[in-house]
Amino acid sequence: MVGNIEPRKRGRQSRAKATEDAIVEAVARFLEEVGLEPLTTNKIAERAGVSIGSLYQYFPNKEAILVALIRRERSLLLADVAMIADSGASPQEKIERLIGAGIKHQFARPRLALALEYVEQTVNLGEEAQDLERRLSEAVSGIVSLQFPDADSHAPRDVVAMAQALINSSAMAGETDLQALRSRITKAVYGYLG
Amino acid sequence: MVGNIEPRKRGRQSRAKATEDAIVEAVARFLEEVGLEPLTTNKIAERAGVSIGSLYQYFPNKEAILVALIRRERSLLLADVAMIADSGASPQEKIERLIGAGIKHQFARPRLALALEYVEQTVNLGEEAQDLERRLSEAVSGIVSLQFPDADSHAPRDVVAMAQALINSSAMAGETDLQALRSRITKAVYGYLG
Amino acid sequence: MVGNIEPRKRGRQSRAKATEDAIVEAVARFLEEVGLEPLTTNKIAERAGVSIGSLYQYFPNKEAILVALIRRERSLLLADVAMIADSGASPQEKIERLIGAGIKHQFARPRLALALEYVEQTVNLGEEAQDLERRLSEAVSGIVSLQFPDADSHAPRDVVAMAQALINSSAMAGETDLQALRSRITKAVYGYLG
Amino acid sequence: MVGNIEPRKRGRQSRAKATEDAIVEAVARFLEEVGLEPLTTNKIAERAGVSIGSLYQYFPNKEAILVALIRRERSLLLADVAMIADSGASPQEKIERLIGAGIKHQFARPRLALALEYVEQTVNLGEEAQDLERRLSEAVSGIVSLQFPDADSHAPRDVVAMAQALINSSAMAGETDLQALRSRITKAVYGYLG
DNA sequence: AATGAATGAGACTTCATTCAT
DNA sequence: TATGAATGAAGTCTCATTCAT
Repeated sequence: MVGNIEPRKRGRQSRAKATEDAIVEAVARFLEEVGLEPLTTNKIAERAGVSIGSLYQYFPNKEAILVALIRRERSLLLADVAMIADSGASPQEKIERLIGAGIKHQFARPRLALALEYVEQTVNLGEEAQDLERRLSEAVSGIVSLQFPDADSHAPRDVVAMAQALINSSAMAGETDLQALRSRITKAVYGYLG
Repeated sequence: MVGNIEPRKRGRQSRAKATEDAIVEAVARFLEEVGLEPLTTNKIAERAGVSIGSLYQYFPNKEAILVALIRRERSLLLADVAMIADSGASPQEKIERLIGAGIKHQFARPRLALALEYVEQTVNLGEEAQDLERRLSEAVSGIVSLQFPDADSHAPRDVVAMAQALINSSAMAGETDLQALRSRITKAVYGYLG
Repeated sequence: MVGNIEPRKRGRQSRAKATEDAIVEAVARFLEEVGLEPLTTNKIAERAGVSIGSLYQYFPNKEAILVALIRRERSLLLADVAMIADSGASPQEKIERLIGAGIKHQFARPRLALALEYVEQTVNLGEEAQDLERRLSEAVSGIVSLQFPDADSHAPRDVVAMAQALINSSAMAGETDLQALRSRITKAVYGYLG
Repeated sequence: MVGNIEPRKRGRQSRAKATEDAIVEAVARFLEEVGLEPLTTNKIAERAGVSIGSLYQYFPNKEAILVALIRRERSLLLADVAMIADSGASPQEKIERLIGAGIKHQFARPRLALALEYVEQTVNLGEEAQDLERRLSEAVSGIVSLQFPDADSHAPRDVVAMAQALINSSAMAGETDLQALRSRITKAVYGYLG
């Protein structure tokens, strides 16, 4: 998997944007329902209700579609996190909301989140997605250091990794009690940071 | 990838066992050095110093080789964990040693550990590997409940997930200070459990 | 590549003619700068500043565009040749001018000339282009037989082939001294005919 | 068309060599009977009586097969030319034999020769084929300069181009009288050189 | 048992052409 | 009449697996 990654048509028309979205969403559903390995461009096109030729008019290759999906998911999460960071809430309140945002995001489509976690390591993310990643991690760092200014430098990364792992394992085990999950994560995070 | 999963030759002949091991180890090295996606049976055979025909005399298909590798890795970890569980150490001491075992295991070949984490979700593990998984989780549960008898029922799974996540993210970030890592994990685990 | 070959609009409307010319010239430039293999109808349209839909309103298929280009080039050459034939010059003078016309024509756009040489063999030329070819070869035959009435019947074809080959190989080798080339061709032609 | 060009298996077994030859000869026949544009790797494999997979075990891509064919044809010609150069014949005799070799070679499979002429310009020939080309042109230069030490520096290239063009145009026109062709070429060559 | 040449389904991708707007 | 999004047949190439030796 190498090569160009940028979408081919910058959404000039809303129709084009709709098709692009349909393709990305088709991949999301496929990853949720089937998995990464059986994902083929022909199946993506079929699910998106688009011909294979159209698909390649919007994306230069399979990898680029996955990157677009990652970008979409990261943007959604970043929007929530940024809003939390910019809110007037107390540091502690911000951390709690951050945990909530993580749960909401990963629990919405747990199998998708899991699949993308692997894809992110495999794929060349490209400028834009890497930038999202960076901004996300900066936002988290900012929030953590408000409440725990003396925390270990690894703390933000550790906290994110832990929370992700707990949410994943919970979601995969089929849990549904999000309040219980939230309180376990909170305990772990404060235990680690405090 | 479906179908039979058991190695074809279970003979005690050491020659056969050596070849089987060579094949499994070839996969391990390939996953470490290159990755999952470019892994092909022909490359495995080449690395193992075996013809592709021979490879298929030892394993019925590609998946079976991956499962054998998972089994090998799990067995190694289980041996350590069982020894800890059966030792006369104090509950607290056991937990600390458990963390140490996890670090040792995952840090020995971090990229391999990461790749297998994904493979385990993708692949049909088969009787034997699932059994190892079960025994591993029981051993951990046993140790945790010694020290924290009232812990949440999700606690053992959560603790394992957290520790794995912290080790992974540390290893992937290229950290080398294992003592520092150990103390961060300990804080997180006790914070969560305590 | 089969089927209809005539341009679709033969109207005298200058707008239409201008578009048609733009398309044909776009192909010429592409063949010169890039080559035959990467030539696609979409790239032609883009270079011509025309939508792909419009392109297909002027030409029924890709082949027809190439044929139109061949026709254009042949017409240009034929005009020169006819003028030479109809001039009052001496037979020898006519032959010399013929060589000059060949050099001028092929050296103007050598890579284009070379590419079209191949295309002419590949493509169904159609009535009109075949007719041009015929008139061209008749004109050359006429001129040759003035000076060498007893020449071999293959002579005109041979002379054209030789001259083309010498010009091509010279142009492709990057020569720029057209006088030197002209005298080599003259020697070859008279050597052959004399 | 880019990338590796070397055959994948250096003829260890004679069976392997036979398969490689079958593939190359299949391309030769296809070029003669059908042409370059409709040439596909699947059709090559079919004609060679080999699966598409096998074809790609012998050659890394389509281009490499064409290069192998060029190499084969060039080697055959070079062998003849080298033998002439090394013979004890008189300079004039050598030139005549050279013309004979060219006719024999190009007339044996005229459509193939023509197709390869185009392919040679399109394709990355690679070390070995370029080397053959070089040795061929040196051998011809050597022979020409024996008889005409003061000839123009372009003479050898021009002579080859002329002879090729005359043979081609003759063969394509369906001539069969090789003696007549030979004498026309001889006249042209000596006319040019003398 | 071992070898490695052979197989062929199927993946990714291109591009001439059509058609709704 | 112009546009350009959409189409899908077909091409190149890979790789898990089989089989003749």
